[in-house]
Amino acid sequence: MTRNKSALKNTTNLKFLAEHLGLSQTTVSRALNGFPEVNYKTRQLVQAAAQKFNYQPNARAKRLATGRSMAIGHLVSVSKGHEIVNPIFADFIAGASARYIESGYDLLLSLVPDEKELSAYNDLAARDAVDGVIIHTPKEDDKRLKRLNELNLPFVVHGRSTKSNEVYNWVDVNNESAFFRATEFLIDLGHRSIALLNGMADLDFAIRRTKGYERALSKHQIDLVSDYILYGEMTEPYGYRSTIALLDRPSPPTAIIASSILVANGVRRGVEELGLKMGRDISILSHDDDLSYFRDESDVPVYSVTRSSVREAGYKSADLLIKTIEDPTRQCEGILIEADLMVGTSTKPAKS
Amino acid sequence: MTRNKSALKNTTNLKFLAEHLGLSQTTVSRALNGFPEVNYKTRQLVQAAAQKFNYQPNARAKRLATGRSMAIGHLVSVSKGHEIVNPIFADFIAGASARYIESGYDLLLSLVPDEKELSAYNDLAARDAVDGVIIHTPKEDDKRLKRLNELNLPFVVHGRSTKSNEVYNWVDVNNESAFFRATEFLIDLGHRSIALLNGMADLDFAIRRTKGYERALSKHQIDLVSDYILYGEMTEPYGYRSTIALLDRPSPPTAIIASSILVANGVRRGVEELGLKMGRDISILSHDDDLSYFRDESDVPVYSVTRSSVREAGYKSADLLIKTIEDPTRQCEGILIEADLMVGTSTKPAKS
DNA sequence: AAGCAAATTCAAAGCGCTTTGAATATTTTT
DNA sequence: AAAAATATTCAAAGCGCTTTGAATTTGCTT
Repeated sequence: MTRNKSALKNTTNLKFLAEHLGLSQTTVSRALNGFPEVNYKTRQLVQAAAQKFNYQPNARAKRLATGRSMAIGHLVSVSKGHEIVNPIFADFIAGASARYIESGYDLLLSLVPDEKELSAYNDLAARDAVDGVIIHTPKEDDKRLKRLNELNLPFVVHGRSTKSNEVYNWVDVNNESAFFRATEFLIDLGHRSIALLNGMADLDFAIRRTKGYERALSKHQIDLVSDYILYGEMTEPYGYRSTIALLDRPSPPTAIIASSILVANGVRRGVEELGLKMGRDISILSHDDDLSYFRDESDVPVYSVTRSSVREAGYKSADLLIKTIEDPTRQCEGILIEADLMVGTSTKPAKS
Repeated sequence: MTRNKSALKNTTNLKFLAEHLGLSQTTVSRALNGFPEVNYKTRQLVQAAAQKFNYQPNARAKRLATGRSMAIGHLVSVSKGHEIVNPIFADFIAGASARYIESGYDLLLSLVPDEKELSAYNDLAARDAVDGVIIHTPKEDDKRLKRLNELNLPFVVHGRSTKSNEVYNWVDVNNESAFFRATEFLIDLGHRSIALLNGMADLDFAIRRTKGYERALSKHQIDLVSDYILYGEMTEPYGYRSTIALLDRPSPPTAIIASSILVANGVRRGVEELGLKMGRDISILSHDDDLSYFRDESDVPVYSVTRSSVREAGYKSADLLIKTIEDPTRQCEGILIEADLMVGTSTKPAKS
């Protein structure tokens, strides 16, 4: 029976190694996998030979034999005509990947069209291609959670799904508290007209951020001006456009809170284009995911921010998922990360 | 013999389906895989049953049986204390992923520490975990190419490795031509002092960009001022810092070419912080990878750019790799993508 | 030195598919 | 209607591991 070429590619397999050593495959396998019943000397010999031949168990065979895929899926849904890959995602992935490597998991990345998202999880489960998945950017009532629980596929949500009735693992920044503190900080500086450039309105984190913002206003008896809250894809142009529009109003805000450092960049562009100076003429505060590519390296930070490393969230999410996979009896857990409030030069007291 | 739980997770397997239909596993398998010798009616029945039970062949078993991993590896090396995930990478991946999905490949992503990079490829090959890999951001003489050829692992380079002697597949933007045109465009506008904010000096694309820049100067008999060429990680702060430094010189440049739109953002910040106006006081031209998160949506584009979609490069790279994997006798190929030169408001004639 | 327990090692089965080579059913030809 | 040709189906082997349950070896007791 001839097999195809790629099957023959690597001839340093267990059988070869066992024959070379005059041992059974069982013993060689156990020696390499750290089973205690293997004689010390035997193990030494086996390990030496494995090293010499650069033997690594064939991943495909190992996966079939163990019934584990040793892979974690990350599905990113891309809307039609709107295919956007969040740069925040890149940092999250970096954190998660670091954790996967520690435990020998592979990271499977897949971009699926919006409308196929749910069925993509079905397929993943039916093919049995991953041991678990991470859910990105959940909605307030995210249907993926229910589906995954039905499929009995372990998962961790990066964020939360407040209105979902499912039981699930999650890792989230305390968005409500962060935006409450941010807003109160601006209020304490004397600002009374504060705009919020939020993310997309159906996302759970955006709703929590609004809640924190509103709670701070309410605490200080400031009337909520509903059209000071804007929702949109968190891009630089969104920050720019919104700022131009906001400052063109009869009573423009004296402070703007941006939901991401990318948006803040756009805000600054708008502010400067109008001949204003950030800090002096208008205060800007942003949430900062501590993205590697936008890290503020200056001695005195430019932006005042609520900061929380999205990379760290990635690492923790991966860690929680691996624990769940390796102990299926484990209770679900939620990990809440507090953001730091860091003051830069972009916020100043309101002019009186 | 009891197997572990996850092995039992999905009971809708080939055996079940075959028994349910009263057919052999062989026939069911062939029916689903489109073999011609299956009776039309039989195939109909099999397909209907497969649909009904949401049967998908177990990926692990299929991979072992076929000797194919149906996965493509993307290794990203992260330097110590400098762990940076390029946002350009996110868009490239999006393009590649789209192509993988068409052919049923999975995308395996792995972030490895710099010093383990070469051995990571060895491991991947020894474990036989992927059918091919994509090489990102190659150096001028990249040692990975030789290694992969030795390992006989199909690969495609995103970019080129000019000084390498290896034969390899690649997909690259014509960086030299793009930066030649960009530079000449500025020269035609009357600029004589043009700075270049390039990427890291050891990267192949950076070297090609310098070459294009120098060729344009030389063609127009403009003396090369070597310290007008800067190299660095293409971040926003890099653009900012460099701009501040450049404009602080006794004879500052009248135009700046940025290697990425992120850098250009930093340049603009620097320019504006110094009270200057982009376009009027200093011209800025950038290379633009057409990143989804930084797309310029305005009617009149802000930046003058050399534009080339990195997402498209991802798609083409994936396509070339799949072709190579599926036809091992295929000759190596290079795909050169020309960038467009698009004029925005950031470039104006030099003041005379 | 026989007898027993503990330490090692092993042959074989199984993971869920694909593929081979043979067997059976159907159709066509004489 | 039998023989030959074709179409269809099948049982079993194999992919390269892990794991089971048994066999063998070694070490201790008495």
